[in-house]
Amino acid sequence: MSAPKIQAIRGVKDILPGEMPSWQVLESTARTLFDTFGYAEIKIPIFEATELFARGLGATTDVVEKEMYTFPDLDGKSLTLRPEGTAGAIRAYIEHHLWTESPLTKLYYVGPMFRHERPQAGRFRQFHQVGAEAIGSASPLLDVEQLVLLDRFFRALGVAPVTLLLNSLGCLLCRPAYRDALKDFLMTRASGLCEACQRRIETNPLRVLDCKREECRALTRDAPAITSYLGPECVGHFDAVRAGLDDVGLAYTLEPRLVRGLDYYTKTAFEFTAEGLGAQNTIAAGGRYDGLVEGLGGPPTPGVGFALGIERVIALFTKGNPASPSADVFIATLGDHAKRRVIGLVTALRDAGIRAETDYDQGSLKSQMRRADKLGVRHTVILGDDEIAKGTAVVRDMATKAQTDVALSELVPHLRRLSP
RNA sequence: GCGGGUGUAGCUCAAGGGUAGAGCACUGGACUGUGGCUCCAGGGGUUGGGGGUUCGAAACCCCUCACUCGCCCCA
Repeated sequence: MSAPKIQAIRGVKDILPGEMPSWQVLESTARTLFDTFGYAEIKIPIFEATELFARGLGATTDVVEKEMYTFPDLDGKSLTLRPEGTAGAIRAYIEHHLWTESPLTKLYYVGPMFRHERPQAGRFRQFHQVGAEAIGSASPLLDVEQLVLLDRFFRALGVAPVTLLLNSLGCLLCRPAYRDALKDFLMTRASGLCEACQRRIETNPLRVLDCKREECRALTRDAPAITSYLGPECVGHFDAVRAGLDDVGLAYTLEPRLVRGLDYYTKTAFEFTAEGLGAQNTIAAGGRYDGLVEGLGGPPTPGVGFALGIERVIALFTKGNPASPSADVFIATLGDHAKRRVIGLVTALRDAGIRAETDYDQGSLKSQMRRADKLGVRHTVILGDDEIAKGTAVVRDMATKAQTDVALSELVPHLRRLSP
């Protein structure tokens, strides 16, 4: 009988009105705080040329290899729904020569990202991030500033406790030496590693350290640490970041195994994790990407950024914001004459800035009163044909049940006085 | 891509081969034009879909779809 049901595609959620208070609190907190820290909002496209992500994130990353929503445009050009925000932000930075306006550009963005992963708790195919990028300075103070910004953001929302994991991935100069050393080490243990890790020895040895399997973790426990292969510049940067964190009193945990999944990271890499989210416990992550701007065709420009997962953060803070009353005044009508007057009346009230509601289908007075009660209005206007004949309406105070007759011509100013 | 779990009313869940139920929500009545509390009544289901076993299936078997949790990976 009924037409086939169409439902939202897998891993994609509707965010219903009942959930919006949490989202609005999060987003307005972010906007206020990011603005305070000197970051300006940018809106960037939800889809881009596929090549941007392939070049920006690294062609062999999991995200690029198997998680992107990629499709041909009508002219055959390959497009991709953005799996993250940094690449697009950098593309915009380059395209609009933002470095000419100021040596340092600090941006933030809010919006949906898309990855074709198997959904589970805290992981969706369309999810939302707030991201920030500071482009144009290699100063470790910016790394520190972003960590402080995240810390303050989580505090403002009452999300606690969170743990900050910190590592340095070195730069393009010191990483090859470490890579070789790690590779040599892994070769000696290869037979004990899981299949995926054996493959990673060649493709991306750093990622072996990040493997969650106990066997792999045990075998790599005494693997060489990246931090002992850092060149003087990277060591200096890492030390400065840590000193800065100490100066502002922000606690962190060194995690030599922390490896990000995207190839553009250099030097500082970090993650904020929280308890109680199931397997997906990372709520924000980021790091420095000193080679990315140049890699995407811009001038050599250092940068640092992060993204935080809105859905995951929202899952952590009490969404007990009671729904506010959705109207100030309800107009109940009885009879055809009254019904004909109601659209004019609600319009006059709304023009006066009063949130007015009515029963469009004119049920029984009882059902209209019930709805007025449910809406939480302070006053209900009862407009029946009897009142119309007298040129008045009844105004009922829902709390005291007191009712007064008010001339129709006086109704709007009367209610305006009652509900400021 | 690979595993486990779950699909019954709008929602949360019962019924474990023998007439599909409750609570909440919704609608109406008690109170001919007056909300919350109480009581009464009512509407609403091809038990996710398809096939099989059986006199008889929501239940047992197979397939499929969806959701969900986990692996991989990530925010």
